[in-house]
Amino acid sequence: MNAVAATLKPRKTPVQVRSAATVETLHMAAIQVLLQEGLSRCTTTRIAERAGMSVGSLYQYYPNRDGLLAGVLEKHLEGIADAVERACHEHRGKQLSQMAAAFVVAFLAAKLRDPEEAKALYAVAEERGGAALAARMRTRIVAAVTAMLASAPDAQFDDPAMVAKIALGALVGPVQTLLKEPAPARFTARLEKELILLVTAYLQAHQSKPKRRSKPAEIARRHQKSKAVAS
Amino acid sequence: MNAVAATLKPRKTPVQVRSAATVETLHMAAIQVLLQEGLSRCTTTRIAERAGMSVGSLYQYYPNRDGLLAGVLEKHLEGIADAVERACHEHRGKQLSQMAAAFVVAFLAAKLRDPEEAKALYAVAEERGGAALAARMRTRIVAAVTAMLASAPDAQFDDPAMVAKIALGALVGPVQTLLKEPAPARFTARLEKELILLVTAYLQAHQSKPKRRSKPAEIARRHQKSKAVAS
Amino acid sequence: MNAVAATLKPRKTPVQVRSAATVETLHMAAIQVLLQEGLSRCTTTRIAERAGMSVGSLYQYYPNRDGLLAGVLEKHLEGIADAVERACHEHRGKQLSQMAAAFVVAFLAAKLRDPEEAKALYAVAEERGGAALAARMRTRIVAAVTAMLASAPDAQFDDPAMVAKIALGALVGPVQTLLKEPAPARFTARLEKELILLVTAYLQAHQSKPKRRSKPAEIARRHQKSKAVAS
Amino acid sequence: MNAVAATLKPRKTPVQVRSAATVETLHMAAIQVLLQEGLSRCTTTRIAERAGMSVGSLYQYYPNRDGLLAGVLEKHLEGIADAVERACHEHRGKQLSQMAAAFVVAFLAAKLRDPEEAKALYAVAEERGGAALAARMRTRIVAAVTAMLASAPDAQFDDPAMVAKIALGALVGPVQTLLKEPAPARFTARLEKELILLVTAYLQAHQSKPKRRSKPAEIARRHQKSKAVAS
DNA sequence: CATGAATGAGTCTTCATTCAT
DNA sequence: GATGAATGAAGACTCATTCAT
Repeated sequence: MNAVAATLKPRKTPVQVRSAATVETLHMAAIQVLLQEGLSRCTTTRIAERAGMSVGSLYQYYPNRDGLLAGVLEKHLEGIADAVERACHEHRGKQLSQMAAAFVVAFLAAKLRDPEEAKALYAVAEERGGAALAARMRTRIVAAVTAMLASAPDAQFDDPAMVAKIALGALVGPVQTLLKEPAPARFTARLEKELILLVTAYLQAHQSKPKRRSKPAEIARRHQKSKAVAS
Repeated sequence: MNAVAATLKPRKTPVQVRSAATVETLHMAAIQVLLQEGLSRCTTTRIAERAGMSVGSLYQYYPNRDGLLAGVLEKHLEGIADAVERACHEHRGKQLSQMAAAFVVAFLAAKLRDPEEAKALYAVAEERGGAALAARMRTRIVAAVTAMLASAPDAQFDDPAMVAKIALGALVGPVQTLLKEPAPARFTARLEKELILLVTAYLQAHQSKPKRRSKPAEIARRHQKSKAVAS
Repeated sequence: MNAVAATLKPRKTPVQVRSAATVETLHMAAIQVLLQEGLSRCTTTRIAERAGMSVGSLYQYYPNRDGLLAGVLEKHLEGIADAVERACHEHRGKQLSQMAAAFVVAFLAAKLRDPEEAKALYAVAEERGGAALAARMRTRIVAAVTAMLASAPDAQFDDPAMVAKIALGALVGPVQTLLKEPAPARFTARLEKELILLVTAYLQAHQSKPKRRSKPAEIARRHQKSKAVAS
Repeated sequence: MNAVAATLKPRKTPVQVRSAATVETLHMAAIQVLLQEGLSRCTTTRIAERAGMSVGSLYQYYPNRDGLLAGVLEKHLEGIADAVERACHEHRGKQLSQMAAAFVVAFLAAKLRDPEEAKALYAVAEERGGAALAARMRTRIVAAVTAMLASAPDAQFDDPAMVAKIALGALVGPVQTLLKEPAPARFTARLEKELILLVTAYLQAHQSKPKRRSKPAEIARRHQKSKAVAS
């Protein structure tokens, strides 16, 4: 926990119980305002109003606007990281395909538990403090997945951390799209199937490295003639 | 191009040459300010100052701040969509593995052509107008990939659009991570290889649908017992 | 004691003892906050916190913030006025030089008894209510000094009140400087000597009015040619 | 010029001429608000309103409220320091009595040139930045007076800087009293005479140290028995 | 009686946008 | 056409004061 985080942390914890409820109210209010007005119009006044309290009260629980938003984001991200960590822990030593499915299912379930919340927070995650929080969450998940992969009895990864990173990254985009587009109802179930297929295929492609990987790699090499990937 | 977008378009096009150069200058200035100050501190005054002109001049080219930012984002996204469309068009009828590699390579090259620009625009893409622009670009790319996939001689997709969507989504997350994290130098090359592997494996998993897909699907079904994926 | 002052007075006087102790605690707390935070950040909450009580309790003893600050200032000023009055009373009829020394010594001792307190209160004395309080204290001291001077056996003053006013004023500036600057340790002793010399010389210059005063007055007159001292 | 001062410095200087006039307008407005409302109610909005412009304009000339107030104070203090320095420079080598008169007359004339301004700024001088500014001004004046005293042909000072400090301090209090109390009209002229007498007597007491000073010093010593001058 | 959470008016400051020069 | 000073609405945050517990 660095200095920045300390500055954004909740202020007091009056009577604990009431406090928890108030903080929860503020979180919900912030998400609603975020959704309806967008980040730039998500002001402390509007959040307080939506939460049914005065600005002053808001500042009794958070030191500033960023602190509140960071709090909402952090809670959201922690929920996801917790869920994924749990799933990864429970599937250590299992088969690769089971790992893949468990990972995808856990991530999706956690991310889509409250889709409005998830959708609202994308903008927050792009702000200064948000990026750091997101990076931290990513690190936790990658570590958990890495450990799980390393325990696979039916596979051997050269660089499990890299694989874990890619696997996580591969889920982020599709979920983001799902949340942002009108979402055709039960499309979610199909998405999950596809993502399991995606991750499973990727992991299995790494399973028997020598042969299978050679082909795509060769293909890739052939196509790398004319591109200039800047940094 | 809808009504909203029309409002955000550049105002005039007098001496084409000077205008284009000026607009380009403004774009570059906006990206630099975005990077150094963040979206909320990316003000018209600062952009104009950085571009070496007065605010008044800025307003000669864009009707308002959002219009300018939308313009920058749109140009960036169009560049990517153009590149991917071109690659997809060029690989119609090719082998699945070639398609996968071509798609990944084109997307990465376009997105990483100016990493600073790409990094700067994530926040803009989360703003009201940005999301719509991003959705439009996604649609274009998905359409191009879908058409390419449908032309594959060695594969038959039940729902090529869905596959295209997932494939595109799978690239977005890893690239975003690469851009936001310190980026360990030549890590980019490895990323590309992995992403080609990821997409190739995914497409090939769809290639021989009946048999291969059944397995992951079954696994997934088994794991879907107790979750409630809300929408 | 005028109407304004009445409004700012402590509210109750229930259990005299506890009250006095609490008020004293509040005064000390106020001075510390004043010193550490400055007048504008010297809030009731901070004072109460520093005093180890709740804001509510503070308001049991003072009707408002200004009342508390006025109370602190008044006590400080009264202590000084009391000390000077006592010294003046004790030196009625003494020699001019003794009077001068007694006055200076008493003033300095009272003002420097708690330097932090004195330093903290300069800002308070500049606020609306503070100026009136300071004026009242000045009046008391001037009256005391005037009476003392009028009782001098070895001098006759045309306007002892004016002389007293000047004498008091002459001490104020140097003491203020001493309190505000880093204060080079035992510099205080030298300051006292100089101030005694200053006041003594001034009083003695008035002692033999006819002759001695004529000279400086003449000089002054010569220099008053071209200046326009506005009021 | 330290970091603090830099932060409080005026911002831009548009077209110089108009700028100077605007800054002057702001200064006058600030003084009026200070006088009518007091420092704590001297808000940027009120100043701007009084100056007949918008808050935004105010911030085009000063980076913040403190900067504006510091600017007003600094100008005032510099005017005084300039005047005193000039007078001191012109009276190098003159007689002690002439020096005393010149110093007092210059200081008074400068300080009372705009009594409202002077009165308004006492509170400002007590704020964080103000104290430093006042200290700087004091330093300049003390240096000028010290140099003048050192050039006196008819006197020899052990510690001219100390004498200068006391002499300056001795003027400050009486002037402050004059400015704050209703000021009985032409009372000013009498005050000037008295102050010249005060400073002249003090300097002359130092003139022939051995004999004259011994007496007051002895007296002082006798009175120093029971006091505890804390620091 | 003490407490300290709640209130919301009031501050400072920024910024998009306009328009006189 | 270019400029950049002026505007004032809007936002973040603080604080004196009250009053339910």
